[in-house]
Amino acid sequence: MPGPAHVGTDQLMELLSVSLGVYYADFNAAAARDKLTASQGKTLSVLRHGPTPMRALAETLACDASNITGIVDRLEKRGLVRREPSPGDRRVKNVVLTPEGEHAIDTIRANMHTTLAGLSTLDDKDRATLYGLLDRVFTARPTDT
Amino acid sequence: MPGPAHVGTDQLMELLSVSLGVYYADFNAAAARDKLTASQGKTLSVLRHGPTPMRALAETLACDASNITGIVDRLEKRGLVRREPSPGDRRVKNVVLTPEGEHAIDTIRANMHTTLAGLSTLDDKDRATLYGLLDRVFTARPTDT
DNA sequence: TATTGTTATACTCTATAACTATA
DNA sequence: TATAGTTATAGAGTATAACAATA
Repeated sequence: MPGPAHVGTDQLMELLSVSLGVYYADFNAAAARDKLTASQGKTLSVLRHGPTPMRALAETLACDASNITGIVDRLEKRGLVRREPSPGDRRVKNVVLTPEGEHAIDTIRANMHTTLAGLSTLDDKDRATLYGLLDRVFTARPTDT
Repeated sequence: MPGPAHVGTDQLMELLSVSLGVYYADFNAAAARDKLTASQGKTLSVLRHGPTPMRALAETLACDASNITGIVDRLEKRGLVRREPSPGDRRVKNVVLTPEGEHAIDTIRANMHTTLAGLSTLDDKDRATLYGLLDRVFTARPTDT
């Protein structure tokens, strides 16, 4: 039942832009509570999936590989991540989340009050619908670059 | 019909994180084609709604007011925006999009190929549903900070 | 030769604090 | 006093180019 009668691509793009702005501000504020920048928080978020080489981090974060060195340096200095040599390829360093790092990203997500409050207005069916739609729009087709 | 049987808040938060990451990377790449940063592109996007005081720009972009000076400086130097005195309050400056600025943000949106391709997989009904859900989650309740 | 991670550089973004001109 | 915009500053993010180690 939700949604207006007709929605053009322009309107949807505009709402996506606003939604991203709200989500990003929420994430940024939650990260800032723990003195983390958005890029640092996003990096921890990616590492939640498991150990990741520097180069793969750069691709997922959509930035140049040279930037990852500094970001991981600062996270490592605070004990939130660790660099480990890759067994298979001695050029590669895998970045691993420490227990403190896991706790940090969990805290950030728990502090995203605006987004969590927004999601709490959805019932089970709506959540499943939104999940399915976002999946189709953004993750169904991997970036073919 | 879309969507899995049951979706928890954690899963939805994770997919939102990934989805908005894809959207942001797409926006950033499209802006970079015109030698614009993400913040500059976002500023043009906000100005699409009409003339906006510097202070209001800072609130919408969720950053400190002092940053807006530099961002608007660079956009103004390129002829994409203009500062205009506010008739009612001589302290206020309204930032206005020039025709070149309008063209720039339109070009950025037209170049967001990944997002546009994803949206093109939705039919009219799905678009309306996604619109309604995003609206409820992110814009129904104004930020009560 | 190609790839991974790093360094050096220049520019942009960002928050904080202090300032000015208005209100 | 309070608010809008600016400036100065320091730290962080960013792309580009060049480099050492490894493949």
